[in-house]
Amino acid sequence: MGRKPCCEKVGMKKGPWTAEEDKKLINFMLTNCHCSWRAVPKFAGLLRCGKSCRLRWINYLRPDLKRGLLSESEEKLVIDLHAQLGNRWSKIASHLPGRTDNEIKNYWNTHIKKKLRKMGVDPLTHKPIGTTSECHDQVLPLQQTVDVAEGYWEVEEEEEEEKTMTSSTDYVTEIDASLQTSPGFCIEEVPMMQPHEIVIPEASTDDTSSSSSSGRSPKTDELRLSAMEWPDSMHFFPMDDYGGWSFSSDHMLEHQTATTEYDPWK
DNA sequence: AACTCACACAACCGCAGGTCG
DNA sequence: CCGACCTGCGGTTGTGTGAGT
Repeated sequence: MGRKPCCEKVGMKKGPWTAEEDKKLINFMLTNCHCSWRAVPKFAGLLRCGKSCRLRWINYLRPDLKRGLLSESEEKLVIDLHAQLGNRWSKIASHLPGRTDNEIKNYWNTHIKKKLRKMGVDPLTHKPIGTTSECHDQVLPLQQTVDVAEGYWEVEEEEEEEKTMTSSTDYVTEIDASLQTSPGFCIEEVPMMQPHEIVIPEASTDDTSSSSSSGRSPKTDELRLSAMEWPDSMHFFPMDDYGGWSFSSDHMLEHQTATTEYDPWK
């Protein structure tokens, strides 16, 4: 077919976004959020391809994003959904408001995979690792899978967490019926680990504590848009299936003068 | 102090699917 | 129906940082 590339590669900037570029993109999105992504860099004065702009906006600059590590409830929901949906990160992300597919994908690859392996669960199949085939065929309904995971996590759900889990458990209930024939994993064959052997990363629900012990770029941290930094009064509406958004730029402009943490507003 | 390694996350790439003329 | 165009998705790579030696 010889499809044209999404953009002219020549002269296009690649690599990490600068504060200046973020600023330009944000300013443009505030006032012109309905044109095609291909046109965005052109009109925003960016030497980036539309794809790159879209990714930057959706994964990082969008004002409704949650930042920081996933909470335990979110983490469990991701595991549940992954067991059902596989690597359909966008579908999984659609069940976690404020989280992006890229973020969940990264989190899965860096945190959850390890955790599941340590639990003796194959992150791909959600079945026990290195077990006999006999038990592989014994699968658990999703809710039981969740129970097993919770056992390992030793999670005593807080009341508040329960609230956030409501959608999760509702979803579990909702799809449970469809799981009668779906694979899960065999509880008996999960290698027995002691609870104290499970290492749980600090999963703070406090968005402001997004910096973890892991290495993070200070440059990006200073640019990080915490959801809390956006005024509650800001109206932010998804407009279509293609990531078009509408929100009040009046509020944004007020906010622009209010916040000092985010350089692009300066 | 300098170097290497591992990790976490941001960003890129290529393809698939949808839409429209 | 076909082809061009655009967006979305998932896999992969690149980059920066902290830990370890």
